[in-house]
Amino acid sequence: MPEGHTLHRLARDLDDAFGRSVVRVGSPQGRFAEQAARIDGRVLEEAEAWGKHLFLDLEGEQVVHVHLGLYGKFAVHTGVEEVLDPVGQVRMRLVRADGRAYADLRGATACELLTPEGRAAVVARQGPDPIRPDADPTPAWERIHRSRAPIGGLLMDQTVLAGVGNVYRAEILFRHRMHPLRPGRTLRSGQWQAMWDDLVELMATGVRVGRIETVRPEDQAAAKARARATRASDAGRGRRPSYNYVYRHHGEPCIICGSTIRTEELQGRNLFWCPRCQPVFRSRATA
DNA sequence: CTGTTATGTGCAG
DNA sequence: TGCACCTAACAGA
Repeated sequence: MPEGHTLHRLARDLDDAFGRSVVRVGSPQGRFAEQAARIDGRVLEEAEAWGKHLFLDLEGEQVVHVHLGLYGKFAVHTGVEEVLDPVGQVRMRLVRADGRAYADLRGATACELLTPEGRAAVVARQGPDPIRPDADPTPAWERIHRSRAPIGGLLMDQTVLAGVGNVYRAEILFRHRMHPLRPGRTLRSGQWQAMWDDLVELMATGVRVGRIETVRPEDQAAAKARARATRASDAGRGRRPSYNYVYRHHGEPCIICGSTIRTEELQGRNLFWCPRCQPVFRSRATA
């Protein structure tokens, strides 16, 4: 589930398991074998996340850059008795020198060796990351404030804001009663500030609990009721109940107003919104 | 078994 | 805008 919270949690887990230790690096699948050989046996100094990017800083100015893409997985195994044989296509495997921890990377969009300069270049392309304590939302507001593009697109643009993916986008827009196609320049600064503050809190929760949770406490009962009803009437459709407001709930009733949740494609990604809770924006000039 | 879908990105045209 | 990337989970046959 790779939105920003996944990468920050991974960085933490990898840092706990391998940080400041000698790591053996391999590529059972072979695609990363040459690079792995160059860093095998070095000390992993630190693991760090920036938006959806993960960096493993090794001694000797070597950086492993990982981006999970849509379906990449990085499975971290700690406190193990033995290191099991790799299953499936393992692009990169890390094994702690004492054999008590290992981690397997599969299906990543990016797994490459960078210099510190290359790492800095990737970071320079990222907008502020709501999960990072040093994040400054001002440059994101500057971009949004001056843009005719829909807020739904801007929230997913990693050069505007780093770490937000399709789930957080859909949910944050619902929580702020905002239509996804509303032009960025029509937002008031207070609305943006409220959304940013909310993202900081929601994404921190995501890192803590390891999944995206966006439903307010007072709406939990309604969310569970909808999940039960949907499962009953929709048996066989295979949708597992999830406690989101709108993400992947198209065709189901909104738990706040009962309207049917809608979906539509924007730039190749699915938008989800409630037509009543998130009305189309009308500027004063046209109202 | 097959087909579909996915929390993402970058490049070709 | 469309597709390639390349993995896993799931529904249905």
